[in-house]
Amino acid sequence: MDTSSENVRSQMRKGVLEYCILSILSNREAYASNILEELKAANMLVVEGTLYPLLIRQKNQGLLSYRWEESTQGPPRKYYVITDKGRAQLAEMDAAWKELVDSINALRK
Amino acid sequence: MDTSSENVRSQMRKGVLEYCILSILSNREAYASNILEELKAANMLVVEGTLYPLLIRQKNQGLLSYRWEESTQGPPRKYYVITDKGRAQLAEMDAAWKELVDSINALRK
DNA sequence: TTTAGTACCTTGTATTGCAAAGTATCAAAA
DNA sequence: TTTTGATACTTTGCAATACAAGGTACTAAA
Repeated sequence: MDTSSENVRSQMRKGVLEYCILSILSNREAYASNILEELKAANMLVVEGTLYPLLIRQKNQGLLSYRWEESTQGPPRKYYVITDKGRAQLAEMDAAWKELVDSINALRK
Repeated sequence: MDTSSENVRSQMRKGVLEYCILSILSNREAYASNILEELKAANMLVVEGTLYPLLIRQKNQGLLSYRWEESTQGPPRKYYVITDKGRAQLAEMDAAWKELVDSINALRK
């Protein structure tokens, strides 16, 4: 995949990453590496430097909380959990996403 | 619609606006007000201050060209036309959009 | 000449994604 | 004990973009 093509995809990812994070955490709690794996599996490549600040932002907005958990394989992990407010926001984002898809379909027909 | 909800939508629009513009211009040439109308009809509200710089960027990238046309109702209008390079980019964006929709569907199931 | 309508453009700001580098913890190897 | 490698979390600087707000300019009608 060439650079300009990757740039197109990168631009489109903007604005939906928060949606993806909340979606992943709505199924189960997870720490950063888990989230990166799920995003990768869904072809939504994201780097650490993007994910960590995003998690912190969402936590500061009250959409997520976290707890520390010891690991046998290295330093402790920060497991994120979606809050009630986060679930409400996720519902909002589901609606926004559906509307966006409808809008694009309307324009693209 | 409250402010936070509008913000969610605004964030999601990021990265797809260029796609929308190329899509609109792939059907017919248009000047800014035409484009704003079509975006509004598709529920993709955008303001002038967003659209004009975007058109200039796409023109500088060779995706669009334009011609001036006199109007009987005011100052001359800048009609934008999609170029071959713009159509190639649009095809790229169609693919990127489909992949993004697939990715979200995979995460959201 | 002034006013209203239309059209295009610019400036300043906030947000966001990313590359790159930094800090910290743990366990196994030297 | 010290060093090394793997893992995990954080920060900094930069570029791109959407928007609010304000500005410039042309035309026709009052």
